[in-house]
Amino acid sequence: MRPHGDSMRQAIELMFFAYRDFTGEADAILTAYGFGRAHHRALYFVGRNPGVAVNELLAILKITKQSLARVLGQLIEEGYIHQESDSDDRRRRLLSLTDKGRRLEVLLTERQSRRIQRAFDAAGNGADAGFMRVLEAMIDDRGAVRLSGED
Amino acid sequence: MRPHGDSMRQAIELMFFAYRDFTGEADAILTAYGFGRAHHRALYFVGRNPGVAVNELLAILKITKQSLARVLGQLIEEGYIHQESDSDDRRRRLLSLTDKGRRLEVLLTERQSRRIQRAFDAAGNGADAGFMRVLEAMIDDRGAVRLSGED
DNA sequence: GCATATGTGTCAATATCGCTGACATAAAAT
DNA sequence: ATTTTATGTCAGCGATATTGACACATATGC
Repeated sequence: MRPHGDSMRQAIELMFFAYRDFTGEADAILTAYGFGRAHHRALYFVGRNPGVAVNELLAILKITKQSLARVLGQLIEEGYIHQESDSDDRRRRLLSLTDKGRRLEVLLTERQSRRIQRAFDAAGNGADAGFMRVLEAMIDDRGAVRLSGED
Repeated sequence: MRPHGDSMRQAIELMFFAYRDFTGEADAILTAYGFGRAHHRALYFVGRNPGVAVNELLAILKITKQSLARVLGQLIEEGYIHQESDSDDRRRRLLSLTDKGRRLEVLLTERQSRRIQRAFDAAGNGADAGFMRVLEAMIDDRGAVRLSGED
């Protein structure tokens, strides 16, 4: 009889299974393109923050530049991401999606959006707001990463 | 002006950041033990389903037996998981946690439980129920995997 | 101008975790 | 007796991450 710990374990398991299925559809598409989840993340955050510098992307993703360099290099070479020098600071490489990159990004994001929307609909009134608030509260140092869409 | 797609993108990002931080603490502990996230999952589900067979664990985790064999072998050899033959079907190896395994499992689960509990508290009334319902609805073929705690 | 700091790229080695394919063994089911 | 099932194991591969070291261009501070 540990209803408290039990509901925590339920939540832990839901996080595991939900995240796996949340990423599963996109993962399958990516495989067909010869990409992995890391490419998706780069694609997503470049799309979300056009003109983002490599440094900023590193801060968002919290991976090493060597790890990012691999996927970014592939995405640039295959024409999904475009880079240009910052005119103010020519060391900085500003990243943005090409049309090709945008199309793939939309394809992937659509699947995930639809899954979330379906879950919101199925979960009933107000569940979406609770979902967002709990996830928000679960994140470390909120406010550390500022995305273009927020403020 | 795409409030709809924007809130979906917000949700996508929350899933990414929240899951990363949700697993982060446990990952750090595991590193100190020379283990990874895969060991955690095995440890967790064996703890949750004492006497589970390898086959059943594979069905829950949805990985190949070769992948599971690696982590399971380490956990058994280092005394975190105990195995014994099923007396009814002696091909089956029933898995359970040793005391040592239980201690590590509790250590890891405690961190995650606390993080979730904190998030529930911070998110306010009813948010926890909405959170659970949305995650539940996000999972593929609910009911496919029966855990001991459910019914 | 010179020294230092910053942004980026790259080479090399390593670890984790997933995969496929192939094969072996034991025991249960028919 | 044959087939199916549960498990284990060997070998190799690919994606993603890591640390450490170094190179280069450019910006900034003195």
